[in-house]
Amino acid sequence: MSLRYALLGFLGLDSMTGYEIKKNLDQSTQLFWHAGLNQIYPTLKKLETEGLVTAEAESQDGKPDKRTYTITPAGSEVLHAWLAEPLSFLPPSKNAGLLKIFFSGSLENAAVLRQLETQLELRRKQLRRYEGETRQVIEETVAATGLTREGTMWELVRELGEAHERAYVEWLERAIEKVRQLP
Amino acid sequence: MSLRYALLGFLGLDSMTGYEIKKNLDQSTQLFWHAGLNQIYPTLKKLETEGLVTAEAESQDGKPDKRTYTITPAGSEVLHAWLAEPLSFLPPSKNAGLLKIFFSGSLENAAVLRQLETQLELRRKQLRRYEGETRQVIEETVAATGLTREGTMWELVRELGEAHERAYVEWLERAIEKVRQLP
DNA sequence: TGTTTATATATCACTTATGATATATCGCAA
DNA sequence: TTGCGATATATCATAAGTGATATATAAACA
Repeated sequence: MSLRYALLGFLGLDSMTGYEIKKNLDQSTQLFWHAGLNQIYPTLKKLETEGLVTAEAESQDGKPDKRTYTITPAGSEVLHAWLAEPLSFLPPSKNAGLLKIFFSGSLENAAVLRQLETQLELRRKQLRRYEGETRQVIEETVAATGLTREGTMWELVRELGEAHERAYVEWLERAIEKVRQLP
Repeated sequence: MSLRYALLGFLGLDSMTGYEIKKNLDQSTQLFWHAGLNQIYPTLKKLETEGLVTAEAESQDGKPDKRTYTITPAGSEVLHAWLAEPLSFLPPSKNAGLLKIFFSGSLENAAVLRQLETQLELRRKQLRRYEGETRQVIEETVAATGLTREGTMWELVRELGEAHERAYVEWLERAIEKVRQLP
């Protein structure tokens, strides 16, 4: 149940609505955490009943009330305790793309190559995104908010994303070569 | 809902029980797919009612019946259709370790370093596992079963795992250096 | 002798996550 | 002028996943 910490993490940077958290989530952490609005709104309410965040409703004409959430001192404490707690084990992850490749032994070469080439294209696109858009968003956010220390961490994580995508791309290129030479 | 395909994938290699699938899962795909027995057993039953696998119960003294599952032609077809279908988008993944680092801007250096060093240790252990144990298991399985084409795919996926862990290790080492120099 | 681990399946409660749909307005483009 | 995307929140049903517990035996271990 780390979504609560992701939400607290964003609210630790600035007060905002669930809708804005979702936008930030999509723009920055989508590589390592994601959630839909239907999960974010109820979780925020839960955090509110636990006293970790407070909400200020601002009624708008026509539109539903805008609920701006703010982290409380108790929320900050919970967040920091979680952040400081060292990871005790590597949480297992899921990757349907690798699952497909792993079991592709019984497919004919052409089908495997189609699969590998599609994944290569997707990975190249993602690599370019990390090198460009993601990098820019971080730079601009740091410039706009002055959060340089936070920016260092964001940039670190971005660099890993880039390194991983690069590893994917190089690996897929080699894999395609290898499969081409298969009988 | 890819667990069904993971199960079909294993049954495509050989008939086996849910318990044996779990062992194989833990030994090979745990990096990119995992599941508990409480998820595997009901899913196998579901696949059975759909006619994608058949079960042969073998009563044992004392122990519960051993249900050995076998993939059907219909099951093979479903599996191959899924394997051949190119990934249409990169499925989002979750990584609590990166989430912690991403939001660590408000922590003091010492706490961040503890976090990074713990994760570095875990990643080094995993890297050694890919280089040693995982590699061996693949070699031995290929030698025992003669599944050389499948073995090529398993080895490919293992190589990516190794490359990714190596990227993690190098990145964490650099990250520790960078955080040490932070004011 | 008692405890843990392995074999083998199963159920139950609960949490987490996804997809669909609803409401309501504004601006923009086809 | 019709429809789509953005803003903003919410509910509902279902699916997927986790943790705990139960049964039953044998072997390994301390």
